[in-house]
Parts: sequence; C-alpha cells; structure tokens
Amino acid sequence: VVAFTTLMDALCRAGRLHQARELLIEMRRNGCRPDGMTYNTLIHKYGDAGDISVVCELWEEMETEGCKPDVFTFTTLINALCTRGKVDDAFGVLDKMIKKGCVPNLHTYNSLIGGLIKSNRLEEAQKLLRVMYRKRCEATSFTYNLFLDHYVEEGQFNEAYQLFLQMKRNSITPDIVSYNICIEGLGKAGRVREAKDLFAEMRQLGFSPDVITYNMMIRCYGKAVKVDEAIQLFSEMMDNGCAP
RNA sequence: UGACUGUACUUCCACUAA
Repeated sequence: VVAFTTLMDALCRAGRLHQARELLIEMRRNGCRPDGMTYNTLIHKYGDAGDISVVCELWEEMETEGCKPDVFTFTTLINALCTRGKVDDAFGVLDKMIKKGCVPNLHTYNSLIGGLIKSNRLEEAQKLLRVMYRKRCEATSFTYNLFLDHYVEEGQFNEAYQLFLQMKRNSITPDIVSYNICIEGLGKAGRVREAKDLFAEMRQLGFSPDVITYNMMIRCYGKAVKVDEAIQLFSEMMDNGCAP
C-alpha cells in the first residue's frame, strides 16, 4: 500500500490526475487495499482541482471500503473549499466532521481562518482564533502569517507590524515566512530602510534568508532604484548557495 | 512497550493543466 500511495502522490503532484486514479483501480486488481492515506492523497488533488464530483465519488468509495474519513480527509476538503472561497460550505463540512466525532486540529483551523481572511471576513477569523485558544489548540506562527499576509496585501503595513510585534509578545516566534511577508510589505510601501533592518534582524536571529527573502529584497531595492544594492544582494544570494 | 516508511494548512517567481 505504501508503495502504491507514494507513487500515487507523485502522479498527483505531477498533475497526472487521471493516471493516479487509474492506479487506484490497478492496485485493487493486485489485491492491494487502498487505505485512508491513499484516498486522502487523491481527494487532496481532486479537491484542489475543484473537481467536487470526483471528490464525492472517492469519498463514497472510501466509505464503502470501510475506510473512515479522518482529520486529514476532512481538513483536505475544508481547505479545498476555503481556497475556492466557499467558506460557508467549509463550515458545513466542519459541522459534519464534529458530528462524526472527528476533532478539528490546528490544520483545520488554519484552513478555515485562511478561507475567512480570503473572503475578507476578518472579524470572524479573529473570532475563530479565540475559539482555538479556548480549545487549547494554540495558534502558531503559521496562523499569524495568514493575518500578516492579508494586511500586507491590503497595504495596511502598520496593522501588519502591530501584529508582528504582538506575536513576539505572545511568545510566538515569527518564522522565516513571517519575515518574508513583512519585508514584502515594507518593500511595497517603499520603506527600504526598515526592510533592510528587518532583513538584518532575521539573520541575527539565525534565519538564513531563502530565495523568497532575496526576491523581496531585490524587488524592494529595484523599486527604490537602488540597482547597486540589488546587484550586490543578488551575488550574495548566489554565494549563499541559493539558486535564483 | 516504544520509535521509524506514504496523505492535509501560510509568503515571491516560474512552469503545467483547463
């Protein structure tokens, strides 16, 4: 089963959905019973592709084979709905999930918060954050990054920065993604100086800038017509073994 | 008894599919 599932995941990632689904039939023919993970893999990709009808088919196949949908299955579906802006449907799935005795975890909440934010339902997202807290499902930097990105995208850099500080106060260490998002925001706002400071700060804290960080900084300098700095960063990036 | 192998959530760009 593991070998089949691994191959199936690879096919899915390569976008060869159809072959992945054929593989499911193939493995049954070989007397190999697909398990929950196998189905989750397929459901994930079909969900991303927005092919809800196939998702439903797979879901039924799964249940008739005696595989119970688990947190992964539900969260996968919830996430697919959330990224497509169908947040209310996602909450419907959440209800079903809970009724079936399946407990939502951090990933589930993160997906929902992401969906709410994408639909500009910020207050509800914040409300959900409090629900998480009550349920002892602690938000992580991942969760905060969803909010950070939203503020940056809206050009509300002060809000983003406040949140960034708040994270630190709540002893949630910003991760490299948090820094990348903030640097992007500063760059967009033309606040080169501060972007540079943040860039320095992250390195002091032991984060190695990644391709995205460099892209952000280079774009930031480019916008500020500081071509020399941009070029210098570019070569530094290469020196650090970071391929453009 | 426990650990280990395959599946889910966030940031730039490109690619692919429609």
